[in-house]
Amino acid sequence: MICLSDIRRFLENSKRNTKINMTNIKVVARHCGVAVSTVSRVLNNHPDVSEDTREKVLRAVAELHYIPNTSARNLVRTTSDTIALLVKGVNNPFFSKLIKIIEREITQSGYTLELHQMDTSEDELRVGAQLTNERKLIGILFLGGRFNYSPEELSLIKVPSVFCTYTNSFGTLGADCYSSVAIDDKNAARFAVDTLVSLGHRRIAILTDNQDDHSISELRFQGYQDALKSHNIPYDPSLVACTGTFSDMRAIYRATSELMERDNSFTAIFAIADLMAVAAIKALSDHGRRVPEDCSIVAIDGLEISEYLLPTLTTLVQPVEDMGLACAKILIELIESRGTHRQVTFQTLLREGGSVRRLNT
Amino acid sequence: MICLSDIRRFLENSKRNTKINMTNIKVVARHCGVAVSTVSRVLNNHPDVSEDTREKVLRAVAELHYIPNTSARNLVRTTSDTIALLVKGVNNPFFSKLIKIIEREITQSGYTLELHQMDTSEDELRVGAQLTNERKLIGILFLGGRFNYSPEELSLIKVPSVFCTYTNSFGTLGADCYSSVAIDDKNAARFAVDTLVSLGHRRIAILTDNQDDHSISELRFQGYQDALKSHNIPYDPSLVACTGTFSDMRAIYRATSELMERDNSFTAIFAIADLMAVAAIKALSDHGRRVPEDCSIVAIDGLEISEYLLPTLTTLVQPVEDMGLACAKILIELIESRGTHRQVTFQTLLREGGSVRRLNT
DNA sequence: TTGAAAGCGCTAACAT
DNA sequence: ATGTTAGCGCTTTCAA
Repeated sequence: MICLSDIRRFLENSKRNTKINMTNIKVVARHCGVAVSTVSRVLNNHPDVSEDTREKVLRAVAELHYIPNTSARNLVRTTSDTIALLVKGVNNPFFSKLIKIIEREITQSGYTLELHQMDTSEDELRVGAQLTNERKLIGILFLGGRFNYSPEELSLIKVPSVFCTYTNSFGTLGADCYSSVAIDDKNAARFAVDTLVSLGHRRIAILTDNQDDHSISELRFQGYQDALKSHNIPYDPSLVACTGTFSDMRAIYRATSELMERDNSFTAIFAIADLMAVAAIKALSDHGRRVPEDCSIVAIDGLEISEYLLPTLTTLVQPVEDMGLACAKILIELIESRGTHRQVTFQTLLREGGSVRRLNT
Repeated sequence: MICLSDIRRFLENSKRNTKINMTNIKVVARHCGVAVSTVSRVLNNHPDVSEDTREKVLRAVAELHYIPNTSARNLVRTTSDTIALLVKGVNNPFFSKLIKIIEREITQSGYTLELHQMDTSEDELRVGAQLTNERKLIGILFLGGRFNYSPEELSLIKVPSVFCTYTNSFGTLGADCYSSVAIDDKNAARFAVDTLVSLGHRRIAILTDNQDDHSISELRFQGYQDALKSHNIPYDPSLVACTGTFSDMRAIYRATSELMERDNSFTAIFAIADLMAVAAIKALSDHGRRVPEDCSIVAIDGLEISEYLLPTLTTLVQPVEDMGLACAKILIELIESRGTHRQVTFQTLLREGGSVRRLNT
């Protein structure tokens, strides 16, 4: 018997169907005279479908240009094989190689990696939590996050995770409740400055983003200060050039120029990042100081391009390959319950370039 | 009356609830004694909610750390205010500034921009179609795609779209059915070579990715050949160095070295991308040829870093700012039905650096 | 091997 | 101002 509500529903449906002209699983099913569940089975490679039906369905899928709706899929699924790589900051040149390595490792281990870029203004933990809900993630790799999580904040994340390229130096997490893979920023900075001191330099300037960002800059700045102290070199604030950025070459150039105008007595610069060194070398050159003849410069990063500059950059190389492998390995072990939380610190390796020389005495 | 199916459902629900411990909108609603629709209204800033209820709900949301499930949201919504920026290739340094500009423009116009990275192996049109389904997109900006779409392929995309930084030079799309924003690659290459010729160079090598990729390399290679022809300079295949890559500095270095070993008679190089020029300069230097004294070099791109190299790179600058603005503007006009399809071509601007000099005769 | 139907979490009618 | 309820498109029991 046809009743009023049937009619209403029919009208509503037809209205909807004209409004949103979407090929969904129902359309595909109807098109080849099978049930939606059968179509679903085919699309998900379930074994218990006859060859005939499978072919029929696949043909319909192709003909109708059917594309499954991932939202609907994720909604009904309780799990997935998806690991998210949550990248904060589009413009970090150090990340691109790391991403490639991580992607390779995760894929080879049989998982699916999803790359998600996020704005610097967003909070990675919130985004991570949301994405976990939404995409039924089984793990998260955070790339480039804050150094100061609290346990409550981290408790938002309900799946295994690893902090890549950063530590919890300014946070309050217990060592047994998070994993991280990074270099020892303070030590690396100390080593960079040591290298300059061992070449006879004592007036060593630092080119940094910020002195107290509770992040990478602050750690490397501390290393700079520590190194000076250990060599009984007085710390001189006038040799500190703050750029306020890691990527804006113009601002870095300007900061270096201001440094020279303020106090041109330095014989060496420690730049906390490769790209900073590039802008600094140009600024020095424009002010008539050649590198390395009139000023030595050491940086941290080890970008590929740094080997192709003139002069090549002397820099502390982050072992990207190893770091990427470690990130993937630790996360997968956590996911498969074969490992525990750990914080891995990698050593940087001095790559000697042409940007330093022994100071004539 | 309680019947058997009620009991079964209850058991099922409780089983599920213990298995998946998710705070969803229902939990929030129960927690503060309102209906789910009220919670939804609060979360979506609907006006018809009393201040009291709103506060109560927001408090519950905070207490329970409730995070809405975007999949469910997108599934039920019929529209959104979301534009996707679909980026192909993580490692294109030219993109990062463009992305920033586009993001700013789209946001300022009141839309939401979602950045999606995709692998080079994926097909951008397919991903775009899927994303449109899934996230109810109202527009797509394709960044770095193929140059050879066919009308059938493009018909997958049901929302307004703009091709950013590429054209349809090798495809079959009618001019009135797609929009693009790019430079004229062939012309730019021609201009680069013209510049070298006007400085007296006639043995001009080209450093390119590929001669016939039906993409950017091929267009720029054609421009190189056209320029030679117009100056009656015979084309010499031994002066073509193919790198097979835009980003692997090592491979570019090697290609340049091989070029020198094969035929060292060139007095200038046209590099189709800034980063290629960087590796080439290093290779030249390592083989005892200085730039610009022993070899001039011109590139295309105008990356920020190119202004900070020694020597600074002479390069044809792509007007990123204008291009970003144009991409956003065209798409928004299409979305708001205030515009039609158009293909915008920008002129590159010669930024004179220190990498070229007049050839002594 | 296949179909019918429940329901994932949410929004948007519609009802009150 | 708030509650009730019907699906969004899909997967997954369960039944046939």
